[in-house]
Amino acid sequence: MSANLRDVARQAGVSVGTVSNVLNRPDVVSPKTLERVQKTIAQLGFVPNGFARQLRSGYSRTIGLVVPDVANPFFTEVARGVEDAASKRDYAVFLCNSDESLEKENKYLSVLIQQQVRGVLITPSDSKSHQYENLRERGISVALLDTETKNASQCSVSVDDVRGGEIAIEHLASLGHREIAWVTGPETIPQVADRTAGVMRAAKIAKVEISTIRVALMNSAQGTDAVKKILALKKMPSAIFCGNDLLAFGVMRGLLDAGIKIPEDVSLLGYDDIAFGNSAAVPLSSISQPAYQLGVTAAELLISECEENEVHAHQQIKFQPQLVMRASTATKK
Amino acid sequence: MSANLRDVARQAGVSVGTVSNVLNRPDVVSPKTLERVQKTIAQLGFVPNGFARQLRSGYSRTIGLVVPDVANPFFTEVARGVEDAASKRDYAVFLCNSDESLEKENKYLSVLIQQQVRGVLITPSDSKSHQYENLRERGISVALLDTETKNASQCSVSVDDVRGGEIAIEHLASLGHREIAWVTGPETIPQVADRTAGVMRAAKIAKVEISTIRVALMNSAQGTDAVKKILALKKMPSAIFCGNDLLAFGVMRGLLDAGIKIPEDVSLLGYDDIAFGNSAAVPLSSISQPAYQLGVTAAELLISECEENEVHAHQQIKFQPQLVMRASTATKK
DNA sequence: TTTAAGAATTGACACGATTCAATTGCAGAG
DNA sequence: CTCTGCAATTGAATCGTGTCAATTCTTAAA
Repeated sequence: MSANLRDVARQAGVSVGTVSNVLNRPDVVSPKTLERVQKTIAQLGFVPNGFARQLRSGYSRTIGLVVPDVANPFFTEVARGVEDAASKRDYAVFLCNSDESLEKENKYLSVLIQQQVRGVLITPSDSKSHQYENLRERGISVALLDTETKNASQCSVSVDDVRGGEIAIEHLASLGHREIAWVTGPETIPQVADRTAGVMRAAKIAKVEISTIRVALMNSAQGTDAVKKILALKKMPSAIFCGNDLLAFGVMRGLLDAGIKIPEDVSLLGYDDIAFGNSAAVPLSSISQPAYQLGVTAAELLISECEENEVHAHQQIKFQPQLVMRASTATKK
Repeated sequence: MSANLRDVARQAGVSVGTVSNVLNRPDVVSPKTLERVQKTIAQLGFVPNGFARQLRSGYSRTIGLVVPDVANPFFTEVARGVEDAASKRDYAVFLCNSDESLEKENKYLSVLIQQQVRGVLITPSDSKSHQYENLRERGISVALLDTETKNASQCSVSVDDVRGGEIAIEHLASLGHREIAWVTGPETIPQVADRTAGVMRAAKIAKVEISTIRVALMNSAQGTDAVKKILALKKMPSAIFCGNDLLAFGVMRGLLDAGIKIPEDVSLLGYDDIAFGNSAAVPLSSISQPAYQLGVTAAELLISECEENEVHAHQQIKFQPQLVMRASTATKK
């Protein structure tokens, strides 16, 4: 098998402590010894055993990233940001998909504990108080991703989803729409709950009537299904706002298939502003979130928390969403 | 700090050996003791330290996944497959984006070695002989992902890109197209080279003339740029085949902006069949690859290689691409 | 030549789980 | 009551590295 520290020490005629010093604190070793040991290391092709090293030091250079689903382009972008930022600081990233299941989330957290990650970046799958005490007790830093926390004892990086909901309704209202369908997922998802709050608040002010269409999963297929429910409403809305772009794509498809024109017959607004919005059948207006930036910021925050553990001041960073107007929203006829 | 094996043993009133047995060979422990120890484990929230375990056993339960870019929906799907399959066998996955740079690829491989991964799944960023001897020497299994190998000493899971290129041209030729533009990235990318080979072979048989338009990066923006080059050709092709769907989306946008109708004026065919093809301005015909399945298969193969190292028979699995016809390709007028 | 201070080196112990030879406990046979 | 055999449990040794108090070596000053 491969050589270990002891082998190198024996071969070079020094003690294991000296070899260890050669590796970790070369300045305390005499030049002559240093050279001899380094030569021996090269000769034996010695590579320090990472397990032993990490066991001893207690720290790894890894973080865990737990998102509902990387296949969602929004989270793909976030993941890219996390990965780039982590890599820049020589951290490796474990990727975990929770599929919005608490059970899976917990399973992954336990795996991450086993792997002794230094920190965890997580988009929680439900709105309960996200204490993650079991992680903290083990000295694993936790930062919330795309989720706000009221709790000042942890970092979070989020986008103002309430504001996002408001912007959307303000935009549609300013185009003259007074009946709007709000197509979205379960309120247990924090982002959904916030966007709904924003929608309702802005609707009240703008005197807009909201019909909520609830779907179980926020993907394209369920968007197409939702169209049936929209068409079954007693009064057809003149605008539709979707909880994310995937849903909006599905809705768009359903509407076009039903012969309904966008934006002439109905305006359609998405959320996330994923890259394909541009290329859609009708270029999709959307609420844009700085996904990549979110990932980068979160990773940097988490790693800085890991490395300066005692003197770390928790931060709650909140980005602002932005309206991106394309062709799918227009003035009400 | 967090509890260790000794703490559990003390609390449960048994020896460390017994606790270890509870975890690893529950069958040799008496039911009564088993239950008591498990209760204690739950109570203390004990999670075994992966480093210590790995130091002793010599193996980790982690693999590395190196892809050009997860933000490419094809690789996102692959990554999901890898992650699901790995998780099912209790492996954790390191995510690495090489951005098609050899330098980054090597940097990540070195990080993965440091992390002592058990195996690596990689989509190489150039077509050189992919030996990865430095990994093998360290006992790290390597399997190629979305790349074929002639080398029988490693596993690979790929899609028949030559055939994919053929299918594309055969399809377009059968629709009556005789002048086709082939818009693609650098030939140093193995997949590109293979698809080009298939394109050329099929073109020769079908007596089709191919104009190759080369772009540096296979993304949407460069697709739009490529349209200028297409329009500058001495003879306008009646069909355009793109190296991937992202490129095709860009080309579609460029064509539509130029007032060119799809598929009336020109047929457009993509590659990868990403989920958004459906929702595009003109639903995009494409060559479909079983991305998720590719990821699942590769992960299973790699893990089985890791675990039965001596008796492992290397396999080269090749999936077949498939034509998915939507609205963007039609008979030549 | 002696001495003191600083530099260099040593080696036992710790990290936490696994392993396995040795020990204990227990039931049934004689 | 003793003995045998099996099941259950024990705990010391081990994996390879980092740490640090203790020791040895070196050098320059007296």
